[in-house]
Amino acid sequence: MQIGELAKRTGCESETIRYYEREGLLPAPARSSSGYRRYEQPHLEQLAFILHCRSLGMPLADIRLLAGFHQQPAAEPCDRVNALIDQQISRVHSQIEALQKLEIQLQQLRARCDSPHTLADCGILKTLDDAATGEACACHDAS
Amino acid sequence: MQIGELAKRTGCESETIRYYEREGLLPAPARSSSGYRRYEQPHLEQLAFILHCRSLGMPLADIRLLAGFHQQPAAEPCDRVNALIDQQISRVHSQIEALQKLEIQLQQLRARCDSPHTLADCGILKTLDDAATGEACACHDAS
DNA sequence: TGCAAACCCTGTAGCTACTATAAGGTCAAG
DNA sequence: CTTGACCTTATAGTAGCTACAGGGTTTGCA
Repeated sequence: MQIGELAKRTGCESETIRYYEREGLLPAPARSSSGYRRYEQPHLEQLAFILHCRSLGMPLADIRLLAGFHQQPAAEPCDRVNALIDQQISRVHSQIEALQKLEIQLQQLRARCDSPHTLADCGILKTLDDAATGEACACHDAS
Repeated sequence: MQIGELAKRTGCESETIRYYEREGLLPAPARSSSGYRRYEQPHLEQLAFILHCRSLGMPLADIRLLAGFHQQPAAEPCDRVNALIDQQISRVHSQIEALQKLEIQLQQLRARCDSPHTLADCGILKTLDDAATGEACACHDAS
């Protein structure tokens, strides 16, 4: 199949497929006489593997490693696979924690301006300005 | 003060300060005879304002807008300020939700390989492979 | 046969918010 | 007078694409 059909079947844009090839995540496929890429079933599976990992937020470098484990002797222990997943879990977990703190801070800032004001009276701008002059701010000090 | 001292006082690297100037977030300061940037108190406050907004995860484009409200007539209503904060809250909120789903999926994937295995037996790799061939996967179908 | 639409190709630049480097100028202390 | 710490600009790199520009190919239709 051509790149466009692979794209349609996987829901991944052609340009992204070419990008994965450049990045060494997808093997370069055979070419037609006019230079068009010709993909077979294994390419589709490899791409689906990549997209599935991406949907789990894995970085491309990790996916490259994961994909590499297929080429290794099957008797090798899989602890490095587990380590990659564990890393990803802890990355995601700490992002969640950081964002939750952020949300609280933003809510506190937002509460400074609950009714319509002018710019001069806006509690939000005032709070941001106060923070800029070194004073305590609702968003960061209330924690 | 020179850029290095501004950097030290704000905890922001000199290169980042120059970057903010290029991006139009900080006004270009006066220069010494040898071309060194000379900052005054207002620059410090403006930079602190920017950094405070950044610590709330606001994109630079929004901070540019927020900073612009200082130059506008103080009698203007502040609803656009509120809108920016609300946008940021909803961005952060949906990021949290997406990451929480992700974490669940990753935990489910991780549970596929709880004891030491070989690559051939690794439930994680197997699950990822199954997904690539179109089968149901523990991480995405269990939701 | 001619032409247009829908494909495909490569190469390059853009996005966010920095960070890092190279290659050089300036300034104060010893 | 030299050393080291500062400063300057310009450029390239980071992640993971996305969006061109400028061309070639293929297919279908009149």
